[in-house]
Amino acid sequence: MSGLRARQKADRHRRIIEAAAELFREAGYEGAKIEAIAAQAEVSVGTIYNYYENKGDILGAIVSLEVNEVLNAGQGVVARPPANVGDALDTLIGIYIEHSLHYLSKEMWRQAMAISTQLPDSPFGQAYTALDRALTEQIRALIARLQKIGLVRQDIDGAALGELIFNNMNMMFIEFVKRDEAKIPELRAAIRRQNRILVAAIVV
Amino acid sequence: MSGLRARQKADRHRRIIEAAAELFREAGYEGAKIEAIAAQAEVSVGTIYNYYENKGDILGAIVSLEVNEVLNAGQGVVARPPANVGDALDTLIGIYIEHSLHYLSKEMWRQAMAISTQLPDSPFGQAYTALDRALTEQIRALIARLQKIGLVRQDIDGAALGELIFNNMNMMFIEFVKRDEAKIPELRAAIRRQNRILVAAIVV
DNA sequence: CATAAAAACAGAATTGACTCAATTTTAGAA
DNA sequence: TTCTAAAATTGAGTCAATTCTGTTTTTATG
Repeated sequence: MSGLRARQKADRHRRIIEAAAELFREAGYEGAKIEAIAAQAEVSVGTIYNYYENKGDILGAIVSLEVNEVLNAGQGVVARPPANVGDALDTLIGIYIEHSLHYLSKEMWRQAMAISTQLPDSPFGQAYTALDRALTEQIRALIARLQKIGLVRQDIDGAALGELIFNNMNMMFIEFVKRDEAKIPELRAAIRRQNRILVAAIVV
Repeated sequence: MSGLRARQKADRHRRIIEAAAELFREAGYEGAKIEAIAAQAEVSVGTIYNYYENKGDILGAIVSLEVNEVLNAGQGVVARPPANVGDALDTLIGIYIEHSLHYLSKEMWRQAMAISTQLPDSPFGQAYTALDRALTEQIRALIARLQKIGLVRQDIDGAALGELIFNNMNMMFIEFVKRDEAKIPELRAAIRRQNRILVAAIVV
């Protein structure tokens, strides 16, 4: 019977994540010391490293929660997209962007992105890449849906288009989190302006 | 007479950069300890920090050399672009990509990119953003040139298009350096495929 | 229920980036 | 040449992430 041990394990995982999330929010990523997280979670430093490979992985677990929520919210748009290509893209991208700062501060995003490129083979690095792929996939699914409805030309290379849109959005988001004074509406407007070129190329 | 002091300063800068470049190449960024760089450059640890704010800035100086060289090489293409929109873009992007691993290993790129998002306000963070902007600007200049020649439609939003192309390329490059087994020809082919959609939308 | 192997834990020790107070070097005025 | 203030250098010390090693807890078996 794998009762107690598994339960304690899950419990410790949860306590560590909750403690870290709180301290990251309060003190920032760098400001949240591992010792403090350990104390708050009522485990030892060694135990944290038994659960996570490094500090970045703890942040990674939090980021994954966030992105999965966003992916979930995006499903609705893919299922029933606005009847206009530009609006459909804008709505989906809007969901991504508007959710993005719900749990994670810009500083946390910066750290998460940095770690994912710095250590692409760490657990979090791989998870982050998978999340990016899932987002790209969702955009591609939206395009396929629009093609089926007949709003987008059939001869468009959906895969390449999805990547193009995601890559541009993602890069814009990276620049957005790098500047504390950057605002969401401006980010969305800039992306809309860029996508306008694409939309013109793909509408029936 | 600002002789001796200025000369020694320049000399120490050079020695630090050379030592760091060598050790980064040999041992990787993390593997190159500041003490080792200091020893190799025949200065003390403190002196290094008198010249650079942090370890990342040393890498940053090396990256800047590289990117400026690339920008220079790109000038030629902008001045005399191939007489075909797709080829023109491919040639410019080809220059960027083919040069990219000349001085810098993928691991060094990963570190540089990570630092630039992690510390966007550090000297290197700002320099990196400026370099990105310069590359975007060069792509935009190419488009303007192609518009002038009459290969690209006049009513295209050149600024937005330049950003779109750069952002996509840059994101693809980030994914490229994250995977050690990724190869340059495949990277170029993937970007060409993505750009094909755009090219179709903008040629006269 | 006793017990040995396996898993998880604790926290002291290590490591390496970065700081800082003391010392040395330089520029240029007298 | 001598002297002094400013600039630069030095390296031992600090701090925090990560590692390591013994100890404790859990599981499963007889």
